[in-house]
Amino acid sequence: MSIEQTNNETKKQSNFIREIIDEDLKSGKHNGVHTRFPPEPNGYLHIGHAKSICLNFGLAKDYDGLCNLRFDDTNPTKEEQEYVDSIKEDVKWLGFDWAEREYYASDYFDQLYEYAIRLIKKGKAYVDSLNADQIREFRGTPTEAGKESPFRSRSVEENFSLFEQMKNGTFKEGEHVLRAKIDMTSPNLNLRDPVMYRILHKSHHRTGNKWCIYPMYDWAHGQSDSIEKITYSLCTLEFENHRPLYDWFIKELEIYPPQQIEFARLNLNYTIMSKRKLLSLVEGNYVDGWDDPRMPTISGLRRRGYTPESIRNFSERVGIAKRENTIDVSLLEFSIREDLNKQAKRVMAVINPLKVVITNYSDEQAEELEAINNPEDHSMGSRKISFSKEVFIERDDFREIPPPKFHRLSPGKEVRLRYAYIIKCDEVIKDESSGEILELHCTYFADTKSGSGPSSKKAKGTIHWVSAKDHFEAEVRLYDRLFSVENPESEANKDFTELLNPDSLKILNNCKLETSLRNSLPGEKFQFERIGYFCVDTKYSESLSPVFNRTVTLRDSWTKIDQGGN
RNA sequence: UGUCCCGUAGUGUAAUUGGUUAACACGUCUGACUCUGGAUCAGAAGAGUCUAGGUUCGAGUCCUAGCGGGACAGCCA
Repeated sequence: MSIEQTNNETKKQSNFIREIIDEDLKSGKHNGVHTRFPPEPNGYLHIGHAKSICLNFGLAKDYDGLCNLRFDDTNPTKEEQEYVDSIKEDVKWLGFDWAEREYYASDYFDQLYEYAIRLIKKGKAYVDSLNADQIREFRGTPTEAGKESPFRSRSVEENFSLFEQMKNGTFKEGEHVLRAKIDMTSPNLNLRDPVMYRILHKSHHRTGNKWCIYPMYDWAHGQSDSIEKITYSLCTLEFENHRPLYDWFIKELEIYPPQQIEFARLNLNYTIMSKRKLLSLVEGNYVDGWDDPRMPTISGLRRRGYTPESIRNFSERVGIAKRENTIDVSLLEFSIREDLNKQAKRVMAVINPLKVVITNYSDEQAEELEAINNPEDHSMGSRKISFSKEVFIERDDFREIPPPKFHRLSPGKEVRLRYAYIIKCDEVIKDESSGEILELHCTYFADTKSGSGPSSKKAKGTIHWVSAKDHFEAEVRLYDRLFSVENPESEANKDFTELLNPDSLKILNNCKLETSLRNSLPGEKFQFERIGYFCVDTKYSESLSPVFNRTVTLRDSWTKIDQGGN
């Protein structure tokens, strides 16, 4: 079976991890699936983590198993409670639940210490007193074998006592490390006596000052998996070379053996995924925090207007495999349009207004017109919008000299105002000195009212509008890709901040919105007809004064014609 | 001149585990419908699976060699 369908979510594709699980279940190697999502709390989660979250929690769900949330907090110099909190919020928001299984590698520091002593007693670990530079020198290179440290042959007793003193704070940072005694000539550098513990006189966000020795990733990770009885420890490709070490520790300790399986991380074009670089965008104020709507972080996407379901569907669509990949942003955009198309209420908003005066419509007259809230879902009903002598239309919807195939307004031409009448452009009023178009004078055809049955006229195009008498003004923020090059991470010789797209944010003020939008709530999502999907910003909006973020444009075949045509 | 991993339409992922004309999604391009140049619907183009050998009645799947890409020399994860 390669394809399964689960209600609203996209189809589940078979992948090599599911095959392994299926075999293991069939052979009786396991009778259940237990995974974990193990972030280091040193930054905010991004869309790449979302792939891993969906994989780990998704597999657990599909196989009726469990998935733990575990913080890999073994390096107090980089980790903070703020990050722990944001990670929990993001995983929850994505729709996953770890129940009471919220664990921390730091919960296992005592156990890990005890395991280390076991290895020391077995003669499989030793305290090395070489400094960092010397250790690097002795390690050799990928093509040259390493050399054994002169401290490698210390007695079990000496190692034991030194390690205890390391733990007790007798030594300064860097004076000693605990190393596994494996093989300094191994072609796999990870097996050349890897460091297990280093001395760090730093306070830890959870264990405070209890410890001054901290386990390295390789020493903490597999053992934590084992303690939690994880069946499949899924990680990204760069840990492939660590697997022999992962297995070595487990074997020497004779403890429960989880299986590490590596898959390719997610890359998205026109953005970056490196936590370090993302951090520097935040710290350099290139963006407005981790949740800037242009950021590929989960919090950024959330603020941008993405829904959890759209990200889950996206994660499913990108698939799981072992080859390096770069996903096109258009797939992400497709996923959010697909979801919002079904859910978002349609409204009219003019973000770049041009006034239209309907000269044959009387000053006193005003009408309430019926507008459908969502043609995809009639249960969402309809609303009234008001029409008057003066309206605003989008500046782009008028061209004094219309290009071929332009179905909108131009001098002498007709167009339909959505839900209202067909109008004809009679006159273009310009500023005499600058030549700027100030307003349009049009006439309307009274018998062309929408919904009033067949009329004498048919317009090629329909444009949106907002009543000049009855609207309110708001700020609208348009977002575009953060970087102007497809693969910012590959341009290694350039400072990646030079590759930022200068037009990634455009703030428009005095946009004209239909009044129903005035009391919309932070996070609410809409389709501004013909423009795109927008949501109310959660940071800058105030009561009765919402700020709108453009999540994504609508698919637009006209700009393609327009750009390609000339 | 090391070890490990990976090479399937533009992008990504499949292919009943060696079995018919290599599928799906995004993207692209037509056309229909439409009061959103949206959505929807119908359709099309686009790879012969990195290369060369080999095994086999049969190879994207197995073997060998080559080529290309990636990971590894933190007391980061």
